Amino acid sequence: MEFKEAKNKFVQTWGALGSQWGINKTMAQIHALLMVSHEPISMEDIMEELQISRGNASMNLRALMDWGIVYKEYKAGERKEFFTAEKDLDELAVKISRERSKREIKPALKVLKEVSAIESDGTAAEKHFVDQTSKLYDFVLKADNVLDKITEYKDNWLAKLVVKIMK
Amino acid sequence: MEFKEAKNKFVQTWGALGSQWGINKTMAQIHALLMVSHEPISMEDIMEELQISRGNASMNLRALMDWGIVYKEYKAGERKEFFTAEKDLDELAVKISRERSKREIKPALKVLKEVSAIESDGTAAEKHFVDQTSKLYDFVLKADNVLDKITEYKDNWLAKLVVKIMK
DNA sequence: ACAAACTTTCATTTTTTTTTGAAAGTTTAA
DNA sequence: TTAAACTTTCAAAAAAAAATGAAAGTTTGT
Repeated sequence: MEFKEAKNKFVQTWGALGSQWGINKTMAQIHALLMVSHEPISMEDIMEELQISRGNASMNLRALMDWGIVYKEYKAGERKEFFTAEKDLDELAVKISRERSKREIKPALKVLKEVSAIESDGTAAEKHFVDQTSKLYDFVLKADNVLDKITEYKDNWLAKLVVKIMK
Repeated sequence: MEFKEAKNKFVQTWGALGSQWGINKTMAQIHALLMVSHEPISMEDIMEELQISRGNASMNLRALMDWGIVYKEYKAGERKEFFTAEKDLDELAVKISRERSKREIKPALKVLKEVSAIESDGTAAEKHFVDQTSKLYDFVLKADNVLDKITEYKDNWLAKLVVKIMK
């Protein structure tokens, strides 16, 4: 396999993986492309390489920047904007975790708290509902916190995590 | 808030969360419904409660059973099939992790290994590509393993995890 | 073997999501 | 201030994903 083929395969795979995780294909592909590029790329080049429209490129680049995992760069003397991806993988994981937690987990937790707080009459159905949603709340809260801790201490996270939780 | 309203809110929220994680809305909703139900539910009742067609119900129930998080049950004397969800949350997490790892992470790892193995000529571009995809391979492999370990020891996973990894 | 009581399948339709591209907007340099 | 060189926006189109429902398939009891 040669370079171009490998790069293409990587971009395609990363794109497919993205869609399975609720991220749109183009967004994941642009990110993939930027990750393996050793120098900043212009919108023009992204469009060219991925065969996508200007609008598509613009919107997905904005989304990636909102996630904090792609940056704009300006080259001296050039009018055009260039883009780079966060390449430190720990940093990338931290940012993605934080963002997904904020956007998805936190709101879900709020709802779980609400619905588990209903006044149950005594029926088995209602008792089970309250019980199950309460457990779910605790579980999701704990999982979210663990993720937070893991990503908080990127380096050596395991050891520090243990200290923090065990004490 | 009363029971019916709370249940509905939970089912809707779980469904929305599902779509953000690459699981289709109905599948997540059926799962939600079964999770908070204290007794097995028939396909008929699922269709009724979620206002979906027979085909849709059937296909999504099959998918949930393929994931191993919903079970068929037979009630004595009844011809109809009933369904229950895995309600133990640790067990649920284990099954979802395993399945996603098998279906998505493992194939991605295979590709990462492949593309990071190209013979780099000396150019910066190719060197960077090999370097970055190798790092990515290591990172994803490690993350996948940690998840595996966490879910392997549902109870007390943290302590055992430390022992296993630290030694 | 038959038929009633169910479930599954899959071509078609519907809905949702993504992409396009042209117009509007912005920035810079002269 | 103007115009060239860009980027963003967003209504419309296209593509992808999900849902429908009727026909085909299966199972069970008699």
